[in-house]
Amino acid sequence: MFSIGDLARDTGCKAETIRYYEQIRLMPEPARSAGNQRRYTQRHRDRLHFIRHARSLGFTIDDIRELLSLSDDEHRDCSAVDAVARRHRDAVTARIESLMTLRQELDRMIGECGGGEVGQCRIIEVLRDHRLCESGHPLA
Amino acid sequence: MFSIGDLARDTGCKAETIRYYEQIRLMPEPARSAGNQRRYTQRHRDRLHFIRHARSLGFTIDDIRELLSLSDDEHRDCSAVDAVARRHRDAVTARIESLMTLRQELDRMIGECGGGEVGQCRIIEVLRDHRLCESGHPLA
DNA sequence: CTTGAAGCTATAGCTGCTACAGGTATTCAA
DNA sequence: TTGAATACCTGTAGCAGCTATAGCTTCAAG
Repeated sequence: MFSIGDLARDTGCKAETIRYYEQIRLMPEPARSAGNQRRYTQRHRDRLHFIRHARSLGFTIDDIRELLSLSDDEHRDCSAVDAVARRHRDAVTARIESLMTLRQELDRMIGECGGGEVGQCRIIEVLRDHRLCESGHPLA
Repeated sequence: MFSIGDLARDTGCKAETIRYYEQIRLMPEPARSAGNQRRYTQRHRDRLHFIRHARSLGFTIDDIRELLSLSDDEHRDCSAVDAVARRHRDAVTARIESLMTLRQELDRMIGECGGGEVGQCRIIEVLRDHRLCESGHPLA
């Protein structure tokens, strides 16, 4: 049996986070000690590892719920799992692309700033007037 | 004089957002009509444009507060402005890099999934056991 | 048996909005 | 001028995914 602190040390997350996962029913309620403290099994530990690993890869809590429930049935076809992973990868790719556009524009602004007074600062000027942007990033 | 709806149309953000900016004192309180509706000046409009543009480049609200206050003084040296922009760009760069690591790992998992049963699914397997990750991404 | 760390519940806060609900103002056409 | 449609008002709660208190109880080591 493990305490909440054991699990926390083990997975690198905080005890509060584990309680939070229980509250949102991502982790099942564990047994309790005589004094009402949580007592976890190896199965809990494994599940928390799975969760934390998926979170570290950026999966949302809802994705993780789905992955956990899919992983319960060993004989199910894994295409649904695949779909969740691909969907997430595509979202990550899209995010990377939009951040790269953004960085380009930041680079341009910074590069154009000659270092004089704010009155002539290219950064402030561009922020004041979106037409000075070349990258065509959306305002909304 | 502009209504809140005029500003919203003009900047592509919602009226609720503009009220929110007022509430957190990012936008100053405008005058009111006889019937208590907000009435904005051109200065308000410009400020909101600045804010929305900076937000669209990913600056945080706190960064924007700083940029706005720096931009008030036309004769100040613009190195502080530069510093805010560089700090943000570095954060964006770091985020891009971590997302790229993450995508690599997702690609690897997806690539290894042969499409059979969940019991043999590489995606589930990797999520269950972080040691199967090659990219060395952090769990925490 | 004491003491200090760890655990408990409940609640509020973080970012940057968005979405109600339930009421009032304005505007435009008839 | 009236009436309908639209816009606006305040206040509050919600989203994700935690984190951080406060004020208490329990556990484990010495």
